[in-house]
Amino acid sequence: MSIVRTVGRPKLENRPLELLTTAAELFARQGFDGASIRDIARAAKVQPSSFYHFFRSKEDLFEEVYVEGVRRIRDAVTESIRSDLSPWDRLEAASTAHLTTLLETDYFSIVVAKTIPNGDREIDGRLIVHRDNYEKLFINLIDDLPNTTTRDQKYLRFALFGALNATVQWYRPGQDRPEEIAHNIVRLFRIKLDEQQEK
Amino acid sequence: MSIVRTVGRPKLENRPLELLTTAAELFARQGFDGASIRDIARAAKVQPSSFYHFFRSKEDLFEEVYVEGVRRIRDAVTESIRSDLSPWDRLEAASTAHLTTLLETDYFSIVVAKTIPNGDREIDGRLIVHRDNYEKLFINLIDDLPNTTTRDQKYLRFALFGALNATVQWYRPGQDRPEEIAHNIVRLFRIKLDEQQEK
Amino acid sequence: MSIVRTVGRPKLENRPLELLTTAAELFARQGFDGASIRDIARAAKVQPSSFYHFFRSKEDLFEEVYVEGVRRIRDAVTESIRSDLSPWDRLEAASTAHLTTLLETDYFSIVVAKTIPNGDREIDGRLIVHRDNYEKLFINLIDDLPNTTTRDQKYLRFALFGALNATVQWYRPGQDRPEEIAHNIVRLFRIKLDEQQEK
Amino acid sequence: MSIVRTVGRPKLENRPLELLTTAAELFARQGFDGASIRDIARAAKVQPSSFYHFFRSKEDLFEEVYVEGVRRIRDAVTESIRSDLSPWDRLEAASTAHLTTLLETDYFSIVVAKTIPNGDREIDGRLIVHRDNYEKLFINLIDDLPNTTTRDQKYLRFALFGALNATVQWYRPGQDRPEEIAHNIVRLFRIKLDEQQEK
DNA sequence: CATGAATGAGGATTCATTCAT
DNA sequence: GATGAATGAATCCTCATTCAT
Repeated sequence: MSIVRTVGRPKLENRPLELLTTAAELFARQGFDGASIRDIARAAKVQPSSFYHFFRSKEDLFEEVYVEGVRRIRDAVTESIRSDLSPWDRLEAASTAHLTTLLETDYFSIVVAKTIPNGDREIDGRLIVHRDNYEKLFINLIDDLPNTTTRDQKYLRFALFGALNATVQWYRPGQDRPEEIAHNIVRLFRIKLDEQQEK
Repeated sequence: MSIVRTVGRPKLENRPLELLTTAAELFARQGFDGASIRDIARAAKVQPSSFYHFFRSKEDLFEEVYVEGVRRIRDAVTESIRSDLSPWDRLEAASTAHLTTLLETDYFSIVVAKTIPNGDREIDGRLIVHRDNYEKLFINLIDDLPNTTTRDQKYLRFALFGALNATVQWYRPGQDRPEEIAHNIVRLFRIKLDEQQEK
Repeated sequence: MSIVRTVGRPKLENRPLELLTTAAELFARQGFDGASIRDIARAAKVQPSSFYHFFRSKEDLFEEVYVEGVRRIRDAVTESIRSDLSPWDRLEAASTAHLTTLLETDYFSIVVAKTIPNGDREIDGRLIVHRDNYEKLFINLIDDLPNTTTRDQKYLRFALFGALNATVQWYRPGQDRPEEIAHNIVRLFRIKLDEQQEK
Repeated sequence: MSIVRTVGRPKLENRPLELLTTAAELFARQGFDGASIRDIARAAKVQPSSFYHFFRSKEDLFEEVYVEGVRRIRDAVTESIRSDLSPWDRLEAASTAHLTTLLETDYFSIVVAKTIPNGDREIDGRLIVHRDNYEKLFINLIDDLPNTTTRDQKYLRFALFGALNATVQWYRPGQDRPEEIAHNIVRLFRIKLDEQQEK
């Protein structure tokens, strides 16, 4: 899993990862509007003015955090997909990877799960592209499920994503572990559609 | 279910309903931090100072919008519950009411669906009380489902709410209607647990 | 001691004395700028708009409080002056009356003691006239003191007023009573100038 | 005694002294509530927002002005105390220093003389500490006076401070000079208690 | 690289006051 | 008399951002 994308920008290797990490945490907890550059700079122990050496704007920073969040989830999910598993097991493995990243890794992915780009902001279009890019992975996995109609697939996708991402609202460490949660959520859909084929 | 009820609700009848309605829309689209009192006042065509004749603070306004949103969803769901239906049909009827309110009536309920109180703000505690109060309705409906374990119920609740509320992120008017969406989402869970008893 | 001046304004008899009394207290504690019409109206349990039935403006109100404060002190001092006393005893009696009004009666007089009209505000000129009008009483008493030069009198006046009015800064009920304080303060000056004649 | 000392006082040396000086003047003339940040910034020819680079809040600014005022008076008084003088002459010298600072140097000390911390505000406690710290100097000088009782000392202290600080209300440049005023005020008390010993 | 200084716009909120009812 | 509604100006303060050093 890469740390920070380094293409197209000078000196990205040195760019304080801490700034991104700190921003991720604050954006995850307080949202884009609720977290100020001052807050982030203070938490990262730099001056707000120094911030502009690394990011052109607050929106830029947010987009980088978001992109990194998508990448981390995508990398985890990609890694989890093994062709020797059944389609449903692949979907469960992917869901487990998605949830584990969301709930146990860091704040980058939480920003992704909590952010709802609605097109009102100029940045939203770009965020949606990133997110859609990732969701294709799941769409493919769902398309592989046996005995499912297009309609099944469409709603399964929306429902599964809704259910998985909503975990960030109620998950508390120490209770069910992410893989248990993923297993149980997928199970809710799996047997139904699995059994259906036998009818 | 009326759009706005002014009977028996003293808090609403004398206050510029437009202020609440406008606030609901802006909060729904831009979130608490993204919508300013200036924005809301401008959209409602009053001076920002006039706003303070009706609401003590921005948080107060938000809470009123949220409470009204919860009330509208709750009223719709309560009305939809008919004892002559089977447990699963009751759950689907409730889900349809929930979704119809969310997607077809107004912005109050969308504020509820999009707001994730996480305890960081002082207001969050109160919001959670309102929301939990409503969610009990669904918990009861889910408890009534035949042949479900406690674990089934727990995950069904989280997954169903996640799936239903996530619709505000992808729903576009003109495509599937709310009742179709609700039907299809509940169907994903329904058959599975229904069939299970026959195993 | 009159309650509220009733000349020149209609319906003054009914004008809520409580508004004046409340204003006196808030002006005494928080100053003109620190006490708002809202504060005063709230404490007096009327609406801010009702306030304007009785006073043309905040400055008007302040002036009335100030004038009433001056009157209360002046009335008390006037009453205390008895021609059968020696000049020094008369001055002490007047000082006692002044201090008793300041420290034991109400907030009107405290506004007078704490307000320092410096001419920056349009209202200041009028306040100074009221105050000077009262201070003439003391000037006369001091002029009557035996064996004092004009310079003595001038500084005695400034020092005595300074010392007396400063009591509002340190006086705490339950310790020395106002007449004791007045006696001790006057004593500081009295013996010196009294004795001097014997030299 | 220099007007502004920038050596050894880190808090002053880097900050726009003009901001402090301007604030001192406006606070002296209009009080804490009467002088707005806008006013001060405008008079100092900076934007109100620039102000917040140097001071965290209006209260902070006021406290700094107050502390600086106390320091200037204290420095002047400390410098004036010479052990080769008689106790009464020391007190007069201190009074002269106090008055000269108050009336001839700048506005910092006037803020101290005009501000009456009464405990209603959160800042008052700190102001009182600063003031008390300074007043100890005078208490010591008064304690050294021969043939004075504790009661004499207590009232002399209150009366002397009251008389000295009240000068800011009536002093006009061009008439009596501060040292004359101090001399005359102390003289009012001095002979009395001095003479007493001969009785 | 880093940052202290600066800023215009905007944040929520309060101000004294007016006026129709 | 009384007041609820309204307002424009002002309150303190924070915003994201720029720039000279």
